[in-house]
Amino acid sequence: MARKQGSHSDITGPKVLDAALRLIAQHGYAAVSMRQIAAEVGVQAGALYNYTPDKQSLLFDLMRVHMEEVLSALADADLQGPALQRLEGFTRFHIRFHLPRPDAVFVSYMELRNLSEENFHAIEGLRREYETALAEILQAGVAEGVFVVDDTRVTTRALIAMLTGLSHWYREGGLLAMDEVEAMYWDLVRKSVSAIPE
Amino acid sequence: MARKQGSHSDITGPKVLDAALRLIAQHGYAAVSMRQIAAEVGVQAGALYNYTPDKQSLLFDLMRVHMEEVLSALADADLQGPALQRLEGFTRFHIRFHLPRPDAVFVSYMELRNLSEENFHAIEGLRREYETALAEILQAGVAEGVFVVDDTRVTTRALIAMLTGLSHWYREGGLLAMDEVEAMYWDLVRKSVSAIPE
DNA sequence: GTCTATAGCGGGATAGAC
DNA sequence: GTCTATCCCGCTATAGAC
Repeated sequence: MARKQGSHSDITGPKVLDAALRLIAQHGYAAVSMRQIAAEVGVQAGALYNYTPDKQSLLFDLMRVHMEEVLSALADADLQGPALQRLEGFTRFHIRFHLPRPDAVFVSYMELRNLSEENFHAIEGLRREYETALAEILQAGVAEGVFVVDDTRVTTRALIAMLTGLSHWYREGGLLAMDEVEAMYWDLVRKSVSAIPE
Repeated sequence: MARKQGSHSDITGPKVLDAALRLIAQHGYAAVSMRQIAAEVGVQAGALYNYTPDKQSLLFDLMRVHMEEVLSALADADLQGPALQRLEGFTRFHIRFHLPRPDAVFVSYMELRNLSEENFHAIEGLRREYETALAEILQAGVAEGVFVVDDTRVTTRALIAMLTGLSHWYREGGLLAMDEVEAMYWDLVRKSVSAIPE
């Protein structure tokens, strides 16, 4: 136990990102110091700079990896068929992907202000890609005549805000199972874009 | 012009809160220094401590005042009648109140982590009060048989997340008038809690 | 009520030994 | 690859002059 020096690059690298994610989610990027992150990992502050050129890159990597994983997983979900089915697929995908990652969701949502301008634009582009996937489903549904949506871009943002808001209060092990909230949110989404009598 | 000393307590006080709100909304509480706030107001950093005992109190006051104004304005709206009408009133009230105050909404939403434990509980209580107002409308609608809602507490949070999300992208003077988005969001809210054929 | 000056601390990042 | 030590900077908050 407790050897104080040596090579650990294969395990320390991921641990740095894990620690940074947890601490930043809890306290915020600007409030977390490199010394705190190092303590969480179990190294001295200077050692962190073997894994990141600076603190800003740490934040950017957390957000970039998260967004790339979302987009990659969404592509793997390979939503097909009529728009209603694709919308259900998107809704359930969003919840299943995001609920187990509350820290990453929180950081990606709350820390946009703390990205450098260049990094902000990169993340913004990835976010827009994700939004567009939903917007296209809504447009398809309108074209099919199964959705009644006034403005697909506005509705896209409204639905994503609703779905992402779930990640801000839901915690695994609470009163509600993931299946249950998934069903409830799908019900809300489905109805909100449906034709419905006044 | 440019007198460097003198008494200005009647105008400096509000200017401190205004400057703090604007800067914190833009950069985040932890990233904004008392020196920045002082510069925005046009005084030296030390002078701020005539108006606040410390930085934490500044944040707390911003959030407390915002929440008290929301609750007071909601009470003034005096929503009455059948649940559908009250829900429409709440939805339009929420949008009309929040859209002109994007900075206050942003700070009250994003900076909860930076409140001391005691201050957090105080703000949390005010937030819960606001949530409860919506939850009671939903319960009334279910009792009247006009709303179909699985879980009123979950639906409350979902709807507030959707409505508040609007404040995070809408800007006055943009392409959409407030009346238009208000109508769109009311449509989404109304449908999401309505009876609707599978 | 505001100023200047500063105490006291903690921050990000780097240098060089091991 | 990690350590210790440190540079240099900016932070909150306070003290005392005006």
